[in-house]
Amino acid sequence: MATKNKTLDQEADVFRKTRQDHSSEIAEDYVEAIAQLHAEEGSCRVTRLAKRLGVSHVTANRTVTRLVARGLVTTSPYQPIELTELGKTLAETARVRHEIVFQFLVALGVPESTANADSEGIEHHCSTPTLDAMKHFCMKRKK
Amino acid sequence: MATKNKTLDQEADVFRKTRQDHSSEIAEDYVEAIAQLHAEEGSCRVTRLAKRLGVSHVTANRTVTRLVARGLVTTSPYQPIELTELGKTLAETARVRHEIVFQFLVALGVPESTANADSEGIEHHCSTPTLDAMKHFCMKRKK
DNA sequence: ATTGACTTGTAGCCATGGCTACATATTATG
DNA sequence: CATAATATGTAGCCATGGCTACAAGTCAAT
Repeated sequence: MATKNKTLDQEADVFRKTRQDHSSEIAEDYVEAIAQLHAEEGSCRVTRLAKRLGVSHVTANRTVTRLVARGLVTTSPYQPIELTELGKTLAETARVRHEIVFQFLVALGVPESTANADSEGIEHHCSTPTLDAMKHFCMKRKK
Repeated sequence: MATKNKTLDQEADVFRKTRQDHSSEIAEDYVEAIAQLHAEEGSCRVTRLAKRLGVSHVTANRTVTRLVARGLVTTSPYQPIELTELGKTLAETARVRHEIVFQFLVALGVPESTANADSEGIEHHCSTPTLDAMKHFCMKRKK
């Protein structure tokens, strides 16, 4: 039995953490997608971003507004979306993490399409030790 | 570059799937916790459940009401929460999956406490092929 | 049987992340 | 340059998952 009865349910912390992670998932997905579109197409318009993320342009627009409030992107009316330095850093972190998880799943033997889908969900819940273990595993494989 | 520009952003499906996963996460966490409390303490009261999950009893109560609507649990006023057969099945599935992910992370070399925290977030995003790959990896290690 | 402690339930608030419908701005084209 | 097509923005709706504050039920102990 994994869960001992500890009168103080420290178990709860795990769930709190997972809920917190979730708040930042969307921000990460957005900045990562914005960075990708910049790389792929030179700029990032709201409608394009919405299409990439599979949401309506309204949802994308509102979420981007929140990202502005968090200091991750800048916008001006009818203009493309730009990442701040902070946003770029976060996007890069997210990209690297995504890539680690993806490559790890592939190395584990998961088919690429599945690895692609699963890594999107998994990446946001991997702590540094877990990412390190994944990297380490991939290293060994490549040798 | 992982993401080719496919005019039709099939990439979007990945995000849609992740969002869908998230809707069922909470249901799974709840039934899993309810089953655990039954196993550990013989019954499951709302307040106890709330404590375990780290939410207010109000949130727990409302969520449980939604689980009733989904046919996963039954309740009557001021009585303990009972799982339906469907709920028990889901709880067992979730438990097994959680255990696979946890054991896998440990086998990978992740410290137990970290593995415990990460597996809670990761478990909901693992497809069957990924879980199979994890099981396979653990098997090899044990031999 | 009454009081007091604990549990459960209800009212109503907030933020987030979806959406449609409609309005306005920009851009491209005949 | 006028109009049509596209992009962006705004209004306002919904469900979910948090919360506090308060009301009502349950149960045990004096």
